[in-house]
Amino acid sequence: MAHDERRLQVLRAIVQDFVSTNDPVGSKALAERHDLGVSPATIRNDMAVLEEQGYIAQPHTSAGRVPTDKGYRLFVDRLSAVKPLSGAERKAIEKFLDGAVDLHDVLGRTVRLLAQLTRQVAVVQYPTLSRSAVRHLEVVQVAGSRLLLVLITDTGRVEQRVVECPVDVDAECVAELRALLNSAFTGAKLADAGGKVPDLVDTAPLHLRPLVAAVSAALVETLVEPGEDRLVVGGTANLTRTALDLPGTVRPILEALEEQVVVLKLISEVDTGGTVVVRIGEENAHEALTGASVVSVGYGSPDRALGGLGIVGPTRMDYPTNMAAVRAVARYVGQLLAES
Amino acid sequence: MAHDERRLQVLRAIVQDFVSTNDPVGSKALAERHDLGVSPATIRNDMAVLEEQGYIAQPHTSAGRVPTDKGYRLFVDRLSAVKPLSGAERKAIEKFLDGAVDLHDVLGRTVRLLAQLTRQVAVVQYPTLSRSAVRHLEVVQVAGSRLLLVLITDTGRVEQRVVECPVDVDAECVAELRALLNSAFTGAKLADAGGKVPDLVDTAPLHLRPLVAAVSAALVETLVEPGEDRLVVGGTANLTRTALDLPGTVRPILEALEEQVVVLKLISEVDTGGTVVVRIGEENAHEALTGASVVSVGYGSPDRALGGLGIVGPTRMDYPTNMAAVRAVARYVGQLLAES
DNA sequence: GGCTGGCACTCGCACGGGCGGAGTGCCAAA
DNA sequence: TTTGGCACTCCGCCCGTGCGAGTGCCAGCC
Repeated sequence: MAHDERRLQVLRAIVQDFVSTNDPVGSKALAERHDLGVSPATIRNDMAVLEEQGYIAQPHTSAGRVPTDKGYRLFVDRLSAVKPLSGAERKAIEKFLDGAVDLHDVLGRTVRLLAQLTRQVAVVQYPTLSRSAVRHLEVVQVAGSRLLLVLITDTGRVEQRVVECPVDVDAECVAELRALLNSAFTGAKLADAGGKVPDLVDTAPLHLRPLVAAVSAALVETLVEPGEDRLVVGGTANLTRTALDLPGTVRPILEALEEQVVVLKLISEVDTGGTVVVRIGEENAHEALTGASVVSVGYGSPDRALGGLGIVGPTRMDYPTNMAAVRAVARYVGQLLAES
Repeated sequence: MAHDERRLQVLRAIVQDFVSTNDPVGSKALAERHDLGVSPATIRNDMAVLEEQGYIAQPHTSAGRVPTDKGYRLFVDRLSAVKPLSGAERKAIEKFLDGAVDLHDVLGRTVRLLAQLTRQVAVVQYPTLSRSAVRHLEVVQVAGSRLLLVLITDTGRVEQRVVECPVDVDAECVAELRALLNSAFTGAKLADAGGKVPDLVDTAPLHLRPLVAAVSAALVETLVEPGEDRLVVGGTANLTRTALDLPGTVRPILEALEEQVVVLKLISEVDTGGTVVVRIGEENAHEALTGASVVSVGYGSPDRALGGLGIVGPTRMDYPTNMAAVRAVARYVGQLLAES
């Protein structure tokens, strides 16, 4: 029916107006600002239906209407065209990210860029270890029985770990150990590392076995340990810009970011290649993020997911623009890291 | 004079009451809560003097008094006894920090601990590179002419950097290069590294010279580059607890933290060995931190400063307790890092 | 049947006056 | 120099009012 179509237009208009003004929007204002070709009265009827269906709500009787989570959902799924970035923005992305000297730097720039572009809180996950491969393993002696194991992945990520050995070791042993580890692990996916350990221990020269066992164990441990997935957060100041809404909404979000639960969300959705995922309000499992939306996407080259990145902001955000920004940044970062 | 003495008592009482209640404090309440042995009227006279001297102020006529920055300063300098930590707190520190597996982990735990202990925003600086010594240098080939230089310091800090070489290199060259670099730099203070470079280049085998030059340049560059000093921030959620005061005070602080100007403050004060430094309100150079106080201290072993750590909070904070916490944590972290 | 204009109704909010209370400053007396 | 008393000031709160925005409904129109 033509009516359904128009009702959706109305919903779209409501979302757009509300996002830009932050005021509940009424029928009259709608009729004025958008040429829907019908009178306020008609819009009122449509709004009544939309409210009944749960897409919009009024904060209190005789105020304008506000989109519900369900309303935003429909908007994102069916009513919004992804807004292409301006040329200037593309340039800015490029300019901002080029010239990064290492992984830390890349991710730091990324998070700042994303925060600036979307004016929201940005979150970038380090490339997951389990999806990475070993580029090099380094063993450095710290003290008699204490070794420092340094893992360098093909994504440029560097992890370190102190290993306590059962016995004292000398420099020669360290060298042997290093060679052994590298020949065994270099090039291997870290996800497969666990499987290789027993074999490696068995075939190692007898005097090295305890060492190999201890170091390998440490290596595997870094993988499974919670917190193996590091996170960079930026743009938290943007939360306050938003938070005129309800005081007391900033707190839980900051807490959630610090506890890094957001990253779990990101990870669990990253497998989808290149599709931007939007979680709106109540759709977020964690209750601290009720009232917030998360826009996230995986980054990496097409054949190889590396990690996730995204933004966190109020449900009342400019989805089309932000989704475009998140996607564009992810693409660029993916390329950049694939090169190195 | 006995009067001066009592006036200071009054100031102390005002600070204490105001910190705990967040309400301007009046003469009557003071007389009740602290046994100063005089009547409210007398206290009023003292308060008039204190106000004239600039130690306290009234938000508006006929409200109670509030300490000024100058008042807090006097309180911190002369009126507060450092409050020793409870046994439970000491235990907590120990428990919290033990079991850290690497530097990243140590500093992450430290910042959480400090934030939790003081209920303020905590800031921890990575051990400065320039004060560290080289434990090991690793060179890994990434592509034909592209090398990854990994620096491991004696504080456990690991830095990486991609180096573009003027020419393609083979595996053998890389091995030679690595040996050369390590024999030259291992054990050396990074601050001295710059001076060693020319000599190293001159004495290197001819075919390695361009490589050595490029890599050394990259190494030196990591030192001088702004941002060589990394920062961990935690407990930002605590800002909101405080911010009932004035909305609009949170924003600039978050921004300052992200721009890492705070770290500059920390660094510039770290040289003093073990003394806790307090910057109150306007004393902070950066205008975003007007209205906030910074409590900071250097950490490291007695003979060797490593970096700084501290907290940022409202001027209205519990200085004695927080100073004690900052100091205790710094001591413990210093020990911990000295060991490894 | 759906759209439109008109109209009465409902609230929230901003404005303003009145009140109470906390706190001060000053003064005179001990 | 301290103290109790007292008048004064001013903030914050409560409440009543008026206004305006927005709605829902209804009767008429296309």
